[in-house]
Amino acid sequence: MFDIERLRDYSRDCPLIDLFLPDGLDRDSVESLAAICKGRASLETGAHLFLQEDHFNSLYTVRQGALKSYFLDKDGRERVTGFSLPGDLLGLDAVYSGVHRCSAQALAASSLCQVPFTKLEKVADQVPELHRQLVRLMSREIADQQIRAADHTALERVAGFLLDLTRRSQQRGFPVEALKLDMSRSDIANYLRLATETVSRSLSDLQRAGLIKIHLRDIKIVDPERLRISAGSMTTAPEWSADHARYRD
Amino acid sequence: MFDIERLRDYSRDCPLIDLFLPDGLDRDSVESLAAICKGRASLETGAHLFLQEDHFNSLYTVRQGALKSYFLDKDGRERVTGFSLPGDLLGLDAVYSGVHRCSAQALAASSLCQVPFTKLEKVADQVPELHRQLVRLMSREIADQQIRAADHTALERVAGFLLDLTRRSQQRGFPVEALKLDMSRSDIANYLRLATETVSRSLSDLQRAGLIKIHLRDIKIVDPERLRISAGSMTTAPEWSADHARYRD
DNA sequence: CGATAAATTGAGACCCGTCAAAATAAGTGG
DNA sequence: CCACTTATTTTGACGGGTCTCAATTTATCG
Repeated sequence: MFDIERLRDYSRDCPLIDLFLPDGLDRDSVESLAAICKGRASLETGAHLFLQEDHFNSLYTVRQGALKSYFLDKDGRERVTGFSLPGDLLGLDAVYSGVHRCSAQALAASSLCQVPFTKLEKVADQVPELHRQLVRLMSREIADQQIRAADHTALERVAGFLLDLTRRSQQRGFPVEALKLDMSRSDIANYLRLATETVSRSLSDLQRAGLIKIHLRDIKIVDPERLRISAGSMTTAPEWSADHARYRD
Repeated sequence: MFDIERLRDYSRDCPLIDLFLPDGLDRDSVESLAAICKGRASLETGAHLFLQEDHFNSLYTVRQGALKSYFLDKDGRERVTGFSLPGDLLGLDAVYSGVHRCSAQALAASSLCQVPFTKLEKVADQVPELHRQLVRLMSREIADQQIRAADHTALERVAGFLLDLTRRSQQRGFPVEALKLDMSRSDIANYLRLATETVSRSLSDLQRAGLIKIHLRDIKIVDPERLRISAGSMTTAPEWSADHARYRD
């Protein structure tokens, strides 16, 4: 472990460092990891980072902005699979096939850090702890998806969505009071497997009940506790410290 | 690479070998992998392999039988997250937290191969290709979940479920004509986010339409093509050969 | 200011869940 | 092997949550 200030610089530069940090990489490991994160990508609103069926080369971490991931199913319908905010990692679902299973589109002017996957693998081959952390990240994504996939009412889903965004927002150190939605109602609806109108109605209901305040895409969480109750079991598990991820046989 | 017959023996002994095979491990790697797969677990119908909140020690591969995975949400309702058939790997969702996020229960007399995770990591540290394959397996699970999570009608879901079971069945070399369901209608319904009655009705509809023949838990696929049409986009992506999983920068 | 897009609100229809009951299978004990 | 019980599956009737269609309102942008 080395100069914590230097580390912060790296984190700011490429959030990937953050994702792999908890496990205490040594100076050389962080350096070699930072060395392959030199690629940058800037996207205007509406621009695509990659398209479904594209050859998979790199993972990306979001530095600024927001993106949506979606795929077109056999019937040509759009299916939003997720939203990526600063600090998030994109592209893990493409690793196994070498082909992107979904498209990634910027919802706002965004800046990303490109992580060539073959280079990441090469570094990880020499820094096993890095490989292990990658496995942990993916494990978490699998577990989270299982919770999200469960069956919930429209109100629970919308409330849960707001709470999820809030949690991710404050996890990155953003103020919590004001939540800024970068995505349209239509995208939210598609993501939550609801109709656009249902999302709008649910939001209105939450506002009428005094739990939130809506002004277009600016949302203020007025009563987090009652919002949590509205979300029911539609809330992601609490944050686990990396210290807990230790195993015995 | 070494004696193919020897390899088959290993595969029979522990399906984990199969899962990591496509990438051409050398003799020593296969040996060391096989060495940590000595643990065996036998479960009678209804017995649990592990429980939600249990400390996570090992992954498991199914040798024989069938299991269901489920968790209890905050409201105490059961949520079936998946079914594990011979060849499947269990427990990946627990890696990140070190705690099992779900319980695994045998639906039939089952035999499993235990894979202590710390040992697997140690071997993987020295055989990077193994770590890479683990990442690929998880990537595939993430991508599959995204497809499954999408919004579909009851009929599409049930038809898709039957096709998924059929595909996994024949992938393991079982005869395809007769499909044997190890799980109850209630479990299927929970897994598909439907009511038990809706699953039953959908199956009846499929039978009336002449696509399948039902006798309790024995199901015969009469018209696979029309069944595929009924499933709509509720079908998993085609099998990808490992040869495609090669990257450039 | 006018045009386009996004968001909200309303009315009606439909799919599916809930409640209820019957049919069938699987045990259980005599 | 047969009554009895219990669990599972199937089928029916009904109601409710959500979708679809449609209109209105509000914001964005030239």
